[in-house]
Amino acid sequence: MSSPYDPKAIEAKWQDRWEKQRVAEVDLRNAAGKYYMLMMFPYPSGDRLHVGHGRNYILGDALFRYLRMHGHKALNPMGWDAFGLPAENAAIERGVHPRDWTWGNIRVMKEQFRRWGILYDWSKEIASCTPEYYRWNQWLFLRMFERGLAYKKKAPVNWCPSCQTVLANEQVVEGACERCGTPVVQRDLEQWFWRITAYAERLLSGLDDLPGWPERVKVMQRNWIGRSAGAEIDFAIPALGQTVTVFTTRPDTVHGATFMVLAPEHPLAAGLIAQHPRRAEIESWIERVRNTPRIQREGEGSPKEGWDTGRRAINPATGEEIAVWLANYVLPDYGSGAIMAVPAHDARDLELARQEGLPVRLVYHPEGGPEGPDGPEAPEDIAEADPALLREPILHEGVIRNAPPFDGLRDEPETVRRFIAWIEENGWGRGTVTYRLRDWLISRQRYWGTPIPVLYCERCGTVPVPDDQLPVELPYEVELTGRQGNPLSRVRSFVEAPCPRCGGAARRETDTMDTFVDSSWYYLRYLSPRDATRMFDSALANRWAPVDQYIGGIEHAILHLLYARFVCRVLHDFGMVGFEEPFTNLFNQGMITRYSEKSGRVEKMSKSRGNTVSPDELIDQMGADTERVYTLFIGPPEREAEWSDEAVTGAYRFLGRVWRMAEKLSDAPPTAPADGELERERHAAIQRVTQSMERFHFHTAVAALMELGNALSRALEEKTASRLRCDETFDTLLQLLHPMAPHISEELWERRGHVETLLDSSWPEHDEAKLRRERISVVVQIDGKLRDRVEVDAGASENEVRATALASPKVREHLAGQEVAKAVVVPGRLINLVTRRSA
RNA sequence: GCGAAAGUGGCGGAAUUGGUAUACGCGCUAGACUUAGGAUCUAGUCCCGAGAAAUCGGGUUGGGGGUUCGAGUCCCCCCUUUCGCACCA
Repeated sequence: MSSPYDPKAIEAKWQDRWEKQRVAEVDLRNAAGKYYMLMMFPYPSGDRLHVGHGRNYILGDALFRYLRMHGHKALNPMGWDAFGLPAENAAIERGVHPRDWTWGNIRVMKEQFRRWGILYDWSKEIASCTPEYYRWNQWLFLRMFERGLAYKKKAPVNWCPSCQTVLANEQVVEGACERCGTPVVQRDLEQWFWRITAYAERLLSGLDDLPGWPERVKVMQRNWIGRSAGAEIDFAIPALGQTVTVFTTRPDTVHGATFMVLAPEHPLAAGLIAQHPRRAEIESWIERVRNTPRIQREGEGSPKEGWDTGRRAINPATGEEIAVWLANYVLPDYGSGAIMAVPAHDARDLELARQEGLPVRLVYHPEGGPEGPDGPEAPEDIAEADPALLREPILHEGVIRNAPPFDGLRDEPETVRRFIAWIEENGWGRGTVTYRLRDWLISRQRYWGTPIPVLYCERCGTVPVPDDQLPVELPYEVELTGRQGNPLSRVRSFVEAPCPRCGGAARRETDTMDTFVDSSWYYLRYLSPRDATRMFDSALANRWAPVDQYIGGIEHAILHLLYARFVCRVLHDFGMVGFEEPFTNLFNQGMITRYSEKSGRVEKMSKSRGNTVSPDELIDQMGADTERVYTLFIGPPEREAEWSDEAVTGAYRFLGRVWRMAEKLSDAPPTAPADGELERERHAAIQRVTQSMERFHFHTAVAALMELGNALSRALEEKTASRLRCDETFDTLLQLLHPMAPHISEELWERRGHVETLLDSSWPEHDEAKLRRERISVVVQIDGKLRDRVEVDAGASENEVRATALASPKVREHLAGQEVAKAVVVPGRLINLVTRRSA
């Protein structure tokens, strides 16, 4: 009768059954009740299949099964974020077409999901590389183009020399390409942008309405948007008859602006140096600065380099002439690309001023602080003696002097407001807000992406592709060599097309879209994946979305998650959805790490680091259930967790014990005295597992299951519980175990003669009354120190507890005749006897 | 530098609200069974001291101080680690 635990056979059986019966499918139109949506949109890159990556899928599946057992109509769709550079690079390296390579990887990943026992609603499957999907990227582009939200401009952009394409600001991490790590250089190119900056304020304020998002993600987005309020002030350059507008957050320091600085890339720079005797030198310096990698130029320690243009501007507040400089520390794409330099109150300006001998003038003067006997020491003292000797800028202290009518004001927001009003009254400038956020650069000079639906006609100029000519299909025949330039531009049959307006010869745009466009709205397409008439079904979207629970890694904190929030607002403004935030609750699972022989360190699991664990081997040896249980047990899911090959056996042993327990149930006696104890443990386990699942604390849920298993084992061993009680307890164990270990739990459940599957059964509920004991153990403390435990009736009064405690011989001994001044009783838990000493 | 999170046995970690610190698992120790296997089962395992033993006493949540009858949990100072931001005017 006894059969050993053989995960292979039972897992294959159930995976087959789930697949054939398509158990995860949801009829969106007819489903009712509370809805959840758990989604993923993985990139089928072929080298992502290791246990580290399984974590969020396993987590999502456990949650999905848990919700199903609660009777929720949970939707768990899966699709493929299939465009992207790795496919193109693989094509260049191995000579496989990106499309074939991608579909091959999708097949492999689907098989992996099946072997993990993960349920997806494959009737909703989408892939972004199909014309049926990407035509709606194009459709969306055209709608944005019509409203000026998509536009083309020539601008300095980030260029990755290795990927041979431009990158969005969000894809540049510490000055390097997010994907390949190559330092990014600046290039002046004509590119397509999406006007995300028009939504900066709404994207920022919307974060306050996302209580279900981790704080750190919201902070990262706030930093990225980088709102700063201040003023624009116009500085005239009389000799040229021009005006340079600067942006400052500190208009209250305008009296201290002793020179001004423009970015070397500033449009007026060339005019300013046109007559300069060393013009050629300055021009080659500008060229050098322009080609400096961002990380070098923007690093805080980078040396300041600048040139005096020889031109003079007028400080409107003082009427004085000030020098106009060009310097590398002023960036062309923030504010207006020009600043008023206030060295007394800004570290960077002070550094340049000291280096170049430029004047320093205080606006805020430190109070008090007369010179010491040894001359000026503190920065404030130096400032009073001679501002030019200042070593540190003065921040947030002192009062304004020599700037009537503001003398005596302190550094506080009200002062800034008064200055802005004054500047506006005099017509020198205006209060304004700027953002660090730049428009989203969506063009890519690559083949494997969504063609941008635009043509260039000699006569008509830039012409959008009419809707009825969508999709603009990506040609299959293409030569991918890795040579310079976009492969698409060499496909003549694609490039040459008639102008939709005049019918004359035109050229197609050969740039393709950033893949983050695909993932910015995919969650809506899941709801009507085959609809050929529209982007998505708004009625269904408003019923199911926003997404109740989103699970993903932290790496998307400002990329995908910012773009998706932006596009959601655009769709909202188009009247296509009734909400502005796409994801109500966000959960970031931590990575799985493992010791790497190569580096001798514990690192993120990845093929390149050679520290992966193959799920296939693990499943062959111990089964998918073991991998699932261990992955959930390894630690809090929001934190990183280190994979331990040895610790996996703990999960395997646990499942083996459960398996063998099923066969021992028949040995239980018909009646037993301690039935109530096991019943109490059963209800306690239900409560603990449920509470843990609600908080995503799968690791403590598994621990609670192990405890219930241990309790039942003990009862069976010692024959302290009846057959009926043991059966019932075991059934509960299987129910609670199902989200984590679906195969073994279904198999044992079926063998026990249940007709309905666990997935269709309901989640057990605990009974508060069953958790109570008749006699409870109460801890006795004396002055906060644990001295004894006494048994009392569950309903004992404070006085009874006190009397019992005082009667204990141990307590008497410790009291040693001291008076009890006070007794604190925590019902059902403890009594603390306080002696006079500490009262 | 600024901001955030964290610091608990040999290890991963547990402890919604202040109320028995170290659950659960790994590892380790001893034993049982044994066609000797990386299987299974049983017992033990925070530290120090006493005891043949059951047990008893003391200490312990990075360090120091505070609030409280009572602090891993709350407050203040310090140390360490991780993450995010960082010439953004």
